[in-house]
Amino acid sequence: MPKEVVTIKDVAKRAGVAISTVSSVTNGHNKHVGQATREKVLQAIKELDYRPNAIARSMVKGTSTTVGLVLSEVSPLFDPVGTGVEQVLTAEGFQVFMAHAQDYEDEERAIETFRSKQVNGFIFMHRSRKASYDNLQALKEDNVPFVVINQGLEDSEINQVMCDDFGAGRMGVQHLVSLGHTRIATFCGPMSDPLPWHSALERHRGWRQTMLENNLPVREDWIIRSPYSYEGGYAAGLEFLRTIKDEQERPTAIFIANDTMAVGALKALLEAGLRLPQDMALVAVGDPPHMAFTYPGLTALELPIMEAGRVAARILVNWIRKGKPEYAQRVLLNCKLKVRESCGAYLLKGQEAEGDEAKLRSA
Amino acid sequence: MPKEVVTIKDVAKRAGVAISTVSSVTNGHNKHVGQATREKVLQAIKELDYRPNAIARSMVKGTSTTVGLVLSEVSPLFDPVGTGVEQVLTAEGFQVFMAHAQDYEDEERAIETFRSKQVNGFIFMHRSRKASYDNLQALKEDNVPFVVINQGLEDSEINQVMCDDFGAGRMGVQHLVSLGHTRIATFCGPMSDPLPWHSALERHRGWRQTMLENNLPVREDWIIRSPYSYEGGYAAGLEFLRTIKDEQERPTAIFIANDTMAVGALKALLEAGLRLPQDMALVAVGDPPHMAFTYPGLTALELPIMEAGRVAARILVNWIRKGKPEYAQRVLLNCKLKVRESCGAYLLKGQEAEGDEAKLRSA
DNA sequence: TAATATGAGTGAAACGTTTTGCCAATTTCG
DNA sequence: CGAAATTGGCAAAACGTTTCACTCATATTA
Repeated sequence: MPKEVVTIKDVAKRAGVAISTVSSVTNGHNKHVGQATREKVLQAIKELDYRPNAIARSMVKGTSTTVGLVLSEVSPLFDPVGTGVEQVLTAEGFQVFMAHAQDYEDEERAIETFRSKQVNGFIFMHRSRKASYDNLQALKEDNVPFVVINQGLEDSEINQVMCDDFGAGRMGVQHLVSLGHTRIATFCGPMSDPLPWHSALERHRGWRQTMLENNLPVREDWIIRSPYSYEGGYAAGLEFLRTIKDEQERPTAIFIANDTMAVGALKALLEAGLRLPQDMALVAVGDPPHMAFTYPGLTALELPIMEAGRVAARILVNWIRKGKPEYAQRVLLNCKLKVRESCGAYLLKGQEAEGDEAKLRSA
Repeated sequence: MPKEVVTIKDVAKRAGVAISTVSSVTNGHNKHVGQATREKVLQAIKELDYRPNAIARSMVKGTSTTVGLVLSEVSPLFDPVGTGVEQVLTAEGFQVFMAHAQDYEDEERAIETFRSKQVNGFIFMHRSRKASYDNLQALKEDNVPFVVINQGLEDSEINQVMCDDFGAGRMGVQHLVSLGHTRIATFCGPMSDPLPWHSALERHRGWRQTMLENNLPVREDWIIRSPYSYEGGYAAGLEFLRTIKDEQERPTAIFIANDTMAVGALKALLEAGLRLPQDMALVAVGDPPHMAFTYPGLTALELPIMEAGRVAARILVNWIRKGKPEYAQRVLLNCKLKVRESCGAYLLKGQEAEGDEAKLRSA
């Protein structure tokens, strides 16, 4: 029942030519084949529904035009990243193997498997910082091309693409300061436990440094640590509310390091009866579509995450094609401030004014 | 500089045995190799850091232990689906090629490429209904194993895994009815333009049939069509507000066919000053994490989307291993009602009572 | 016209495995 | 003790391509 698999040999026989001639045709080597035979071959290919076996080709060519994309756990970010990566890779003629690796061993297995499948390179995207460093080291030693997204490794020999997390922290605070806020709390992500996340560290550093530069108070009890998640944000919100309950001089704004956290935090604040932006301003770092449609819409530092995927793919392709770059790159992609309602910032822009403006700015 | 690639031949030489002996060892064919030689070989493998070439193996074995996962455009659903698919497939020893196909031609290209790479099968997940039917037909003719997720094709020879969209519609309405609602509007997804989406059709059918069964009015002007997106939901919300502005007997509830739509719609309603659930109840069909953390939390029919990926993968693996199943399967996964705040349903469950309860139930 | 260049097409080696059939040496057993 | 069975190991074929060196015509050039 299974349809016979047709090989180049069948085509050759059908067209009455040599195998090598068929190969020339399928590979577009026009040099050595005349118009007439070419057509005979094409005809035979069509009639037999011949599909060259890429595996066999890979074997003799010693390359697979294949790349491994290794991600850690599920995250809303991965789809845009994966899409960006794949767009470029497909356009360049590569196929992509995908693997979600839960931990170090998982990842090692995935790398082994893909390498035995002769991938030409890897792209990694993890959430925490050091998880895979040994694996990368091994790859480096074997001269396997790879690029790391959003991990902030301190290794100048590794090609990396990152979003400017520090800048996001800085711009977030700066925006709040420009609106007159001086007491700015922050909800930051997992900075140490079990592993420090680069993005959490950097965004927090941005917050802290910008606070200091503006001579604003960095109060440790206004720093709430929490996982990057809806639940985490919600919990952080509750903790925050407890913390400031008895304060005279409450914070007037919160810088939140992650989008899902921000959504969770928003819920906690709203449930407590706070109004935004009048009672509390929120600014968050995160991914676009999500945050525009909360109520109120969240002012955010948007990360060009899909672009990060594209850039990583381009770097990888270059390495594969032209050999190891003399200097490894560390690409930093800037984020963009999207002003929405959660900070009242639009008030300054001359859009619909509301009564609470003055209150907010004098806060 | 590039490290020499070590082959089975090198290992054989190093260990002082034949190639076939090495092969026996790496494949665990204990039959034909003694303890001493086995160890010599293992030793050599370790020393040389030998990694069998899976491409070469594929060639002789005529199989690739590889599966193609073909998705359409980016969607928040794809990450859970992809994760589910990959979990099972990896556990079963397959690797997964991933491709996002924007349109029919894209998809055809992806299929061609993957087939030439000798994948053992395919899993498809698309948003609209008929996009890829011809491609699937071709696969069928060539006896290539494949499974389709969430597309609702009317072809009893195709293995399909779906979430029970009709049931979601039905349960959504039923829930509202049980709370006393009688005037129930609906925001439905793309049911015709440019292509009808199965899920939109089915969820809507669930709504309509359950309305009729309960002798409730099916008013065409209370049916708002909109794309599955935040923007779509927001726009639908605005249109809805315009529509009911002058009505005496307004709807008291809306069944929304999609999660992102629901979030957008929620924003529109809240901006218009409506309170939920007092002024309007909302129930939506969608993915878990998202909807619990809106404010108010959205009561939702949750789709087991990751599980759908797992089930699809299992069916595919079975087909690949044991040959074409005599009867194609059409697996329908049930959804689950998650009661949150947007319908006031918790009031009935004896949780925190609020003053608006009576009002709502008599509506 | 002879020498040479060009064009069309071929045969065979090579890629790195797995598998099969075979052989030799050893063990088992009647 | 001799035949049969078992064990350990090997050589070579096969998988489906690409590539390279080669041949044989025919066309071009001097």
